[in-house]
Amino acid sequence: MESLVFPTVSCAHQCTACSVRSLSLCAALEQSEMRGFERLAHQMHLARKESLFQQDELVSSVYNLNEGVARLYKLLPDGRRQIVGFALPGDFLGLTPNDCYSFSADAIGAAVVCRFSKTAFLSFVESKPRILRRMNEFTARELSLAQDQMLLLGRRSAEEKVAAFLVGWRERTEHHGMFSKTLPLPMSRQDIADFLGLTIETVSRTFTKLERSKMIVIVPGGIRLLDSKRVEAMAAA
Amino acid sequence: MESLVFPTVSCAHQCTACSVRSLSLCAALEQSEMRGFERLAHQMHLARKESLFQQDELVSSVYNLNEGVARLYKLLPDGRRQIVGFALPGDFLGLTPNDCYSFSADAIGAAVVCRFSKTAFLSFVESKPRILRRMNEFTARELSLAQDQMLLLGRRSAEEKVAAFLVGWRERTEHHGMFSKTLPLPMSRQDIADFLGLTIETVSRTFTKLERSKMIVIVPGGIRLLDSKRVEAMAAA
DNA sequence: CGCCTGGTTGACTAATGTCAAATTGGGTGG
DNA sequence: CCACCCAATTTGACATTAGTCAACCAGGCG
Repeated sequence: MESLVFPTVSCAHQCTACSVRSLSLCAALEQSEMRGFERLAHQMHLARKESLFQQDELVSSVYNLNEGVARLYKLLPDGRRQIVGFALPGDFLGLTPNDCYSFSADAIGAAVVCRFSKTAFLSFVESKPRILRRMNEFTARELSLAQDQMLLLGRRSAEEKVAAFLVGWRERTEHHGMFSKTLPLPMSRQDIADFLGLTIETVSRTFTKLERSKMIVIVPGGIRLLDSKRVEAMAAA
Repeated sequence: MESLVFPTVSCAHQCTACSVRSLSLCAALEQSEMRGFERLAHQMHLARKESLFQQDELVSSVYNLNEGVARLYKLLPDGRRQIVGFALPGDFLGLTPNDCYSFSADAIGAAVVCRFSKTAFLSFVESKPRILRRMNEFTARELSLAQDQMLLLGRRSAEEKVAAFLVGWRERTEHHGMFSKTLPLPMSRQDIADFLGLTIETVSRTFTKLERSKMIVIVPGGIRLLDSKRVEAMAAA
């Protein structure tokens, strides 16, 4: 558990001061549009493991992740879980083609989001081509990641999956400056397993194997990449 | 092989007469926009197995599929293949967030597409919110399908994969009126295997098993669903 | 008529999952 | 500050699923 639990508050927010604006949808906002948009945004603090929304719930809100990491996942009726992605600051969540969320989302650690009413958001962007194009870019990038993941899930071995995960996660976190010499892994082994279509035991064994072959060192809360070249090679393109 | 091989021709096309307009991106076109759009479109006929574009090629064109079924796939350097989707008439192909196609596409049987120069297409839609919104819907639907497929690839057994594939394919083909009592399967067993992350042998065995348990009948070019209820149950939601 | 491709079947193997126990490490309360 | 406790992780022994390799079969086309 965490010592600090943020209460879920809802308050106005200054877009001009936003640290992830350049990474977000909002980067497509004109100066003149900013004020109107700002009025729609409600900042919320989430505690570790707190849920943003759940699969099959009616979509009422959409979210921009400002801080923290979120886990996006689907559940089968019998409880099997597939994580479809990890969201990082700047990612936009909750827009679906349907009326219901098609996956659940919750905060891995403490997180901060901007919440928007779906209808208010949609009518705001409705006639703004700049934002619509940026939304397209975002969705297309998500789609591309999803297709990479399909290749991983369908055709890679356990070792390749883990190696590819480490490489991909490093790439994403690098863009966020949250990577020095040790790669932080805020998600649990179970999360990694559910992302890679493996069991927790296989993930654990594979980590140990990579460590024994001197490619990584396992440290609390993450790993150190000793030989990224070899890890990349193991990821099999 | 096929007796008739359509040469790859390029010619103007009448959107007003287009049979898949209502299913396509183009349904978002205003009357007034139609003429301009029409001038950008070049209709092409593709033969069985003919390629539309290939992974890592520079994106020059984007396509609207008018007739036929296309196979969209990624390859690993060692030849392992993952089919990321089957495209049906009305689907829009080739828009990526990058400069290169992120997967290859080719026609499974004979097919007809409208080809657009990427740059011409982008500048045409650039400032047309109706079309941009429809593009968003299309990409979001693709993404949702991809996420369903991630759940399938990562967490379902071989039987569940095949059952889910049959149910999903039936749903999609029903919308296109190409489904009577027998469900057509224009793709090969290898294609199905590469879509489901299985081997061709496992797919074949699973089909036989479903047939022996009286859920389906295997017929040339497709299957008959005898007991869709049971197949749906086997798909595990 | 027979070849060739795609599909099916069988016997065996390897990879990954399952179940259970041991270990680690961080957080909490004494 | 230290010791304990709990959850997360690791490890081991064994089971199961799906993959591999190889042979066989069937239908369509020349």
